[in-house]
Formats: sequence, structure tokens, C-alpha cells
Amino acid sequence: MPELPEVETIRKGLLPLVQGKTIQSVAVRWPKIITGEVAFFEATLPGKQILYIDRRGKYLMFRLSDQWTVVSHLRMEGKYHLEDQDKQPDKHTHVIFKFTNGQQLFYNDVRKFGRMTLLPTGSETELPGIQALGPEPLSSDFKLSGFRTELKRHQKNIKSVLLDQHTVAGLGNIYCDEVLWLSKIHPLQPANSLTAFEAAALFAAIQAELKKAIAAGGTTIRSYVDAYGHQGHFQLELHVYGKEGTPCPRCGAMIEKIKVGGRGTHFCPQEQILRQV
DNA sequence: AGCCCGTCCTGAGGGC
DNA sequence: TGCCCTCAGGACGGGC
Repeated sequence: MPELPEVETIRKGLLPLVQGKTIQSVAVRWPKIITGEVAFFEATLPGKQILYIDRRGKYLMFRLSDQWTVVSHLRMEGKYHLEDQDKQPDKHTHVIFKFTNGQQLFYNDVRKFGRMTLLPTGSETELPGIQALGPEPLSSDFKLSGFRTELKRHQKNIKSVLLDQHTVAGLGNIYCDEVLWLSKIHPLQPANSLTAFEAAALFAAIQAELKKAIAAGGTTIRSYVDAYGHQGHFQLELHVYGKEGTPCPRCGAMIEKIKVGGRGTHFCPQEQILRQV
């Protein structure tokens, strides 16, 4: 499941492969991938040149000529691959962008959860998913004071609040577990009951962990690969995600797995203590 | 408004 | 062997 660091790695890898290329034709093979009219999507893109790729949270934004933008969310397993002109799509290839130089950009997605949409550049901020997105965690928009205010608004557990993209953009299930472990906070602790010290530790852990993950090129958990088909190399850095039944790297207690808000959640029962409020 | 739950999808893995 | 069942989860829409 690509989270912010993986999406950023994908963005960086894909950019030199597609920048400056002009779309000749588009074929959508699974209509639900496209939010909006498929016919409009297929008819508008030919002739447009890819100028740049931006990222906001877990969203990729392909900036095109004539002020068009394709917003793309990979959800669980979406992937982009640049292929030669004779490459045949497989059953998981749902969108094909053919370039004027003959190359093709395949969008593959086993679960078909990913979504993309075409709209005028600038109006992407009106998309429901992007409009209410919280601050970029590695930008100056992310401030401890604002983060604490946001935590105070919620009585529900901190794990769910971190997973909510309105709080801070880009965290998914893996990094939520990791940053809570790093800051020694129980995933079920009500968000508004965090101490000032805990909120500051969590704030710092989010920034440090995401920076580290981006520097490492993402994590190989699930099926993430970059645009060249290379796997990320971050898996050794994970401390709790998927580590249930193995010793906590800090204290040796067995990592436990529970369900929080319907999501698998990993934590150290000795160091991440749920405080009664 | 906050919060919870169902929905979308398919492949992997467990049980018998 | 092979089939059936459950599980995995990001965002969103509906209901309370």
C-alpha cells in the first residue's frame, strides 16, 4: 500500500521517464478506475504533453499542457510501468497511455481500488479527497501547534485520527503503527488525551520517519515497486508492522496485533501503555 | 460535526 | 487434490 514515501519515490522515478512526452491515445479497460466520464478522459488527453508530476499526500498529479491535470491515487496496489510499444497489457492493466514516440505507460492495479480523474489544473483542490487534506507533513505547513489543536478535536483513538488524511496528509497503516511505536503511544489512546510531551514526540516521529523512508526509497511491504520495477529497500527498518509475535527491538516484549477501526494494528504491549482517562 | 460501518476488489492462505 | 471461507485495506458515502 503506497503511503507518502512510496508515492514520492514513484513520483521521482516516473518523472524522468514521462516528462516531455506527448500522449497519442488513451485506452481505459476498467471504467471504474476513472472518476468522471471515461469518454471525456479518453478524448481530451490525446495531444497533451506531460510537463511535470506533483504530489500531495498520497495523490499524484500529472501536469499536462493546456492546463490539464490528471489526479491519480494508487490506493492499495496501483502501479505505473513504462513499456515499449510491442508490450501487451495483462489482465491487471486497466489504463493505457500511448505516447507519440511509441512507448506506453501502463496503469496496473490488481485490486482495482485506484482512481484517476482529469480536470483543469488548479481545480483539483475542489476534489473531495484533496480539498480537506491536512498539511504536508514535511512542509512548513505542518506545525506542532496545529497538530495539537487537531488532536484535541478528537475523542476517538489516535491510530484512527492519524489514518484520517484530514489530520496530516500521507500516513497509511504501516507508518501509523511505526510512528506510534517510535513515540511510545498506545494506538487506542484517545487523541485528545495525549500529553503535550506525547504530541510533540509523535509530531517529531512523523517527520523523522517519513524523511527516513523517502531517503530509503520506500518500503517493500505489499507489492510496491518503483517505475523501473525495482523493489524499495526499507523493509528492514520496520519495527512493528507485520512483526506480531516477534520481540520488540527496544525492550524484547512480544509485539501484539489488534484491530483498530477495522485495520490491523501492531504495537509493543510493554512500552505503549493505554492510560485510562 | 463526529464517528461507525459497509462497499469496492482479488489473490493469498488456512482448514478440511 | 481442490474447494470454500476469511482476510487485507484507502477513501468515500450513508446513517445515526
